[in-house]
Amino acid sequence: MVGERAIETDGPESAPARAMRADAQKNRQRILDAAADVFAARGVSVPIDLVAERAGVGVGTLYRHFPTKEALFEAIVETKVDDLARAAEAAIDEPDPDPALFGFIRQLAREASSKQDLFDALDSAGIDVKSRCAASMERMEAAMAALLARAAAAGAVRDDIDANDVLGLVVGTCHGARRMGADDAATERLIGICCQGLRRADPAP
Amino acid sequence: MVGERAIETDGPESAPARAMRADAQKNRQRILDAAADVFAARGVSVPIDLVAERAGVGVGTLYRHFPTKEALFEAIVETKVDDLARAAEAAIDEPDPDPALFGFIRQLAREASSKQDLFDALDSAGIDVKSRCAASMERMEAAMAALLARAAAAGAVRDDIDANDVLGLVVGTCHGARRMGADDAATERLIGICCQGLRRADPAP
DNA sequence: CAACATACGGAACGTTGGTTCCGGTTGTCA
DNA sequence: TGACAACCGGAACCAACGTTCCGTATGTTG
Repeated sequence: MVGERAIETDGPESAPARAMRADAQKNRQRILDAAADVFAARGVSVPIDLVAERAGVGVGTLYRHFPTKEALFEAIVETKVDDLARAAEAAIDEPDPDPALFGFIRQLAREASSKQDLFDALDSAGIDVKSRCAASMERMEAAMAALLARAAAAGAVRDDIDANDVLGLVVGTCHGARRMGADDAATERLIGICCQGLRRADPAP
Repeated sequence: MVGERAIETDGPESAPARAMRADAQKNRQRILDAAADVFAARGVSVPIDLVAERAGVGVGTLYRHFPTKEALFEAIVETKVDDLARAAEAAIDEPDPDPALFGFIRQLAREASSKQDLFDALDSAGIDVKSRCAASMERMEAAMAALLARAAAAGAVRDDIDANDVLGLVVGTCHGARRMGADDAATERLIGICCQGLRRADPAP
């Protein structure tokens, strides 16, 4: 009997002795926001001083919150992927399997496109998003798998594909579109092509 | 009369006054090969010393051939894209429009996959492949456009797509597949989905 | 084979950028 | 409100990396 389950990975009862001071919390959030912006706009190789400046804090403050630049990456990634996972789970509640799946795919594409600069910047630097936040990532995959299974059962999509396929296809396509200088409309067109490819070759009976 | 033309900013007749010394030529090639390998394996941010070491030359030698790290990128990109352009042009000679297009798409995908690490590494660093070697890139786009036009005329593919769409789709999908840790088989499956998406929704009459 | 230009290697330089340190500031709690 | 701990800012430190420089080696030409 453990009494209190060891919540977090680092150390049992790692509940901080005390809550962060109010200004510290505010600064932490400011840094995260600023970092997301700056990394997206100028790549992850920007001097960290710029992030601090943008956040309106000194570098010292930044390092108090995130012991290293990498830790900052990690924190950002975690947030974003978690958002996506939540969205995927929400889609499962939709009654009709077909629009549930394809609606979410389009939403995922939009989201991925708008955050593309950030994701690109991150994995540019060798930050492996997938392994960095395995937990959120798995939630998203599970949700996507559920959406797929329902849609396949209803005869809406091929049954020889898995969640990973779809994720790779959508994310990759957004990346490719951007790389070719496509605008939002063109990107949406490409996603449409992907969706058509995902549907059953011969319509359900 | 200038007698000897002022070297060349690479204007017309850029034939160098003299051929490179034999060992210099060999070294130049070695550097290119080593750079492609190293950049692919460890990203473009590797110290340039590593490239030199791998090539078996000193940094000084490297800088003699490529005045800057960026110039080295450029040289590599140019080579690779040129290869692809040549392949695309070759595909035009195939008699049957359908296999000509889809065969090339698959070839492009294979090629893109095997060189993926390199391309990723390059555009990670903000090296815009497309603008860097506009010439080769345009040749490839033109060839792809030709393939598409023929295929569309034969009713094999949708007619609301252009060469850029296809390039973005294929390149992006390869990227996405790799990102999701897909193996070659999975990648090919994704490309298959793309191809299906590119075909006419309702088969030709 | 001699003489010269070309090419080579790698130590040294300057800059850039991540990280640390510490004197001053500010929230928080009694 | 006073005292203490947590927090802040930014100058300074240090390692990494691109680039330059120059003495030495080697292909080439006559």
